[in-house]
Amino acid sequence: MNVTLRQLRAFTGVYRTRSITRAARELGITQSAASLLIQQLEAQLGVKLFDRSTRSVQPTLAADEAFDAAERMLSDAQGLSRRMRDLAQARAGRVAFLASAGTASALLPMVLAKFRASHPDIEIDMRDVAADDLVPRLTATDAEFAIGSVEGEFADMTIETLTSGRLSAIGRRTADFAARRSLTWDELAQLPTIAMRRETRIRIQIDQALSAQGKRLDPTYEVTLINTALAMTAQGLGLAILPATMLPADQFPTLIARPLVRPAITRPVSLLQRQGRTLSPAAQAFVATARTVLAGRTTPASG
Amino acid sequence: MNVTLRQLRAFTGVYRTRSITRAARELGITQSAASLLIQQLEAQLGVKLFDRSTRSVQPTLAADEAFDAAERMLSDAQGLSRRMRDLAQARAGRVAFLASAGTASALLPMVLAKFRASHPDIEIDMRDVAADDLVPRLTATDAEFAIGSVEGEFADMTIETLTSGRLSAIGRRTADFAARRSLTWDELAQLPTIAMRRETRIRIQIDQALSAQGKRLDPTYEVTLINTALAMTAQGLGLAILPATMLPADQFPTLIARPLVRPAITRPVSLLQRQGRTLSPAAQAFVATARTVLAGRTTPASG
DNA sequence: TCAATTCATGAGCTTTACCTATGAATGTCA
DNA sequence: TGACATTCATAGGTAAAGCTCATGAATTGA
Repeated sequence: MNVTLRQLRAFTGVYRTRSITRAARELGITQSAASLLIQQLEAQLGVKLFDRSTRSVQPTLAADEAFDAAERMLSDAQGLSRRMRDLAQARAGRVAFLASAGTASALLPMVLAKFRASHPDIEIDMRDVAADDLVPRLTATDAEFAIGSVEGEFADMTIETLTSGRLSAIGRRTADFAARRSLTWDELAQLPTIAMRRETRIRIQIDQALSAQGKRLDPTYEVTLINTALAMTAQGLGLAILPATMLPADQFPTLIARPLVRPAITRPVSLLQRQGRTLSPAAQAFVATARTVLAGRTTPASG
Repeated sequence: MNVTLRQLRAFTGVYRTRSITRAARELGITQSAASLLIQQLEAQLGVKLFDRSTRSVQPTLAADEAFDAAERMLSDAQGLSRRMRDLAQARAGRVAFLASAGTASALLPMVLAKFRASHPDIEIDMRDVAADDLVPRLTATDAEFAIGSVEGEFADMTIETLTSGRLSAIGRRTADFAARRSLTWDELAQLPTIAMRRETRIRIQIDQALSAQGKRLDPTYEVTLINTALAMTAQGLGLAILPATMLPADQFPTLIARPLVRPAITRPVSLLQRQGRTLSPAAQAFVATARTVLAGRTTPASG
C-alpha cells in the first residue's frame, strides 16, 4: 500500500491537537480509527511520528519535518476540489470559440454582454474567422465550438441552428420605406443597393438562390465588411442587402429592415460542435446564453 | 468520500498516456480498475476529465487544469516518503545533543569523526554545557540526549554508562614515570600537580572521595580547562589529575596516564535520555557510534 | 485508592477495491 | 462491406481494507 490522504489528514490533525482523541473528533471518526491511521502512516514511512503514552502525544523530529509537506498536499487537494467545483459551476474558466466575422460583429456582442453579466469571472476568447474557415479551424484549434452561418453536414461535427435571419433590405426609416411590409428582388433592381462582395459566403448564397430563379443581383456598391454596408446605408447611399439579424438596432437606430421575397432567402446562424467532445461547463453556459438570446431574434421561417 | 492519491495516480497516468489501458498497465492494475478510478475522481470533483470513446481518450480543459496540481501532490507524496526513508535510515537529518565541557573536548571528537565518516549528511549540533546543567537543559531544550559525567537518578530520565575512566596521574613519558603501574594519592602529595578548580564537578568528586578516607588533595596549580592542564603537564609543570579517558593521545603524544589508587576513583561517562522519547534514527546512529567508540576505551573497573 | 482520561488492541461487520468475464463501440484491413 | 482487433464500460463475486464497539492498560488527579 501507499501513503493516503486520509492518513495525512489524521496526521496533521494529531500533530496540531497533540491528541488522537481530539483529532478523531475533528475528522468525524472514532479514536481507534485515528490511532490506526497514524500507525499505518508510521509503518508506511518507516518512521515514528509521535511518542505517545496514554497521557501525551509528542511529535518526533520526523513529524516536524513531515508536517509541512502533509499540509501542502492537503491544501493542494482542497484547492483542486474547489477549483474543479468552480469550473463545474461555470464560476471560473475560459471559453474559447470561433465566430464568423459577421456573426461576431452583429450578433454576438449582445450575447457576450449578457453572458458577462451572469458569469463575470469567465474569460472569453472569441476568434473571428472567415465563414469558410469555421469548420477547419474548429477541428484544428482548441476552440470548443463555433458560431456562424454554416449549412450542410460535416464529419465529426454536430450542427444546431440558433437563429435564422431572412435576407432583407435595410434602409433609412423614411415614410415610404417604413410603409412597406416587404420588397421583392425585382423591385430592388431599380433601387441603389449595397451588397457584400461576390467572394463572401453570404453573397454566394444570394447569387445561387437568385440564379435558380433566373434572376440576378447587380448591386450599386460591393463591400467586404457588414459595418461598412450599414454605414453607407445610414448615409443614404442605398439599401443594404443583408440578413435582418445582422442589423444591430442600437448601433444604427435610423435603419430598419424589410424582408426580401420572391424568393425569400433565409440564412441560419448555427452552432458547430465537435462530436464526442464535451463542452466545458463554462462553454455550456455560454451556449445556453446564446441560445436564449438568439432565439428571441429568429425571423419566422414562414411569412 | 474524498479525493485519493490512487485516483490522482490513475488520472495523471491516463492523462499522459491518453489511454486507460496503458495507464492501468503502468500502475499494475486492470483496465477496469483504472476506469473506475477515473469515474470516481470525476464524480468526486464534479467535472468530466476525459472525453472517452472506445477509440480515444481526450482530456478536457478541466483535466488540463487539474493535471499540474495532481502531479505536484504526487511528487510531494513521493518526496515525503523519500525524505522519511532517509531519516529512518539515518542518511539525513540532524542530531542535537548536549555534552559536558570535558566530554566534548576530550572524548567526543573521535566519536564525531567516526560518525561523520559513516553518516556524512547528518547535521550535528553539539552544545557544550557545564556538567550541572546537563539535566535541566535536557528537559528544557530540543536536545535529544546528553553525554557527560552524571551519576544518580533523575525523574523522567534514563541513564546509561558508556565508559568510565579511572582517575589518573598524567605526565610526561619519562623512564621513571613510565615504569610505574600506578600511583597512590599519598605518593602524589609530594609531587607538583595540576588539578581542576574546586568548583568543577570532577574536583568535587575527588575531594569527596579523598575526604572519606581522611585524605585531601593540595594541587600546585588549579585550572578550569582540561586542555590547559594537559598543556601545562606537557611543559613539565607537574602531573595532571584527570580521568584517563580525558587524555587525547593524538593531541598529546608525549603524555601517558597512570591510575591513581588508594582510593581508586572512577568517573563514568553517561548517556542521558528523556524517558518515553524516541531518539531520531540519526540520534540512534550517533549513540550507537558513541557506544562502540567509547566502549573500547573503558578502564577496567578492577585492576 | 478510586475515578477519569487516553491510547492500543481485538473481534466483527460494512464498505471499498479489485479482478474476471462480458458487452458495446469503433477503427482497420482485406 | 464484413470480419477482426482494440478499447472502454459494466456486472458479479471475492478479497481486503476501514470502521466501530468493546475492552484493556497506563497514567494523572482527587
